[in-house]
Amino acid sequence: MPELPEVECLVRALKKTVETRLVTKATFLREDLRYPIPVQALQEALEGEMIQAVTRRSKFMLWETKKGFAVFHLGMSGNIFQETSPIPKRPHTHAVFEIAGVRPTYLHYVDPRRFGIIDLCPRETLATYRFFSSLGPEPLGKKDLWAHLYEKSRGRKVPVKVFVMNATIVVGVGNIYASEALFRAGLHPLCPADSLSQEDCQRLAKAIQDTLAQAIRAGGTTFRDYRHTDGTSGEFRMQLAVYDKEGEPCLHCETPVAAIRLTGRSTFFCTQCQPKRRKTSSKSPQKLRPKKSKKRSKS
DNA sequence: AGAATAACCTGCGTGC
DNA sequence: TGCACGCAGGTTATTC
Repeated sequence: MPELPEVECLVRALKKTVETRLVTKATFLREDLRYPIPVQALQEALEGEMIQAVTRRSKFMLWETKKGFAVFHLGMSGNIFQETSPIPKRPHTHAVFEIAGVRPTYLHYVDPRRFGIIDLCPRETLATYRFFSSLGPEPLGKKDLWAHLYEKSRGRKVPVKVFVMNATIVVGVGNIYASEALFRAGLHPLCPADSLSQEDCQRLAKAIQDTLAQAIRAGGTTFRDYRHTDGTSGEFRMQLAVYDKEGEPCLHCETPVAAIRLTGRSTFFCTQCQPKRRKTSSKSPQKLRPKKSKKRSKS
């Protein structure tokens, strides 16, 4: 579930739940996910401590106490659910955090594939922290993102889709939003990064920022899920133009959406709106038409 | 150095 | 109904 918008929504929700509140207990049901979990150190940093702030860096969520930062990554399949009981109700619940309150809240960290990360970053080492030290800038609020993209793309032959998904270039652009942003920018996913003009980078930067901001406004998908007792995703859907729409008509020109694989990842685009070689001032898609209700049955 | 590939895991849908 | 297979929203490690 988690790309940047979903993590951002989770962070905003947890701000309300845990910020300025006390962690009374941190329970770990296993000692490793993608990496070993520093259980002792985390309990030391969290139990009996107040969460001063819940923040996000890239797709990581941080809980700050006076002792350091508890760091969470949800990997591909992770989520955090708010419960009223500490008893795990879902398979693959790996950690439970008890948050003090009139009625305590229990945050359940669940991650079936265990690609996630739970770690502790000591306060004084945040600057050199292993997971953060090589990250590119946050796309939202980055003033001249386009210039950054232009500069970083010089001499890089990789397809632009691979380029924008590279977290050392810019963080937070996952597989879904990469396809979506390229569609909005009118750029073919295979277009070599260093062939982008300044104008291309301007459209690309705006497309990335608009797409992510809009997805955040839409509430993402992940945190909505925690309301569903059965854990299914329910009706909430992101407003996607091309992702997972192979064969469906493009929202602009009705050409069937094409699908290819790029470094093992599904990639969707419109051959018409995202031509391999664009004419100099071809009009590119800027705004989406309202989405028609879609009734794909998934029985 | 940049670029491509493998690896980490479980669950689910599909096709035979 | 069962089973093999491919694929899934991410990131790092390894190899070329």
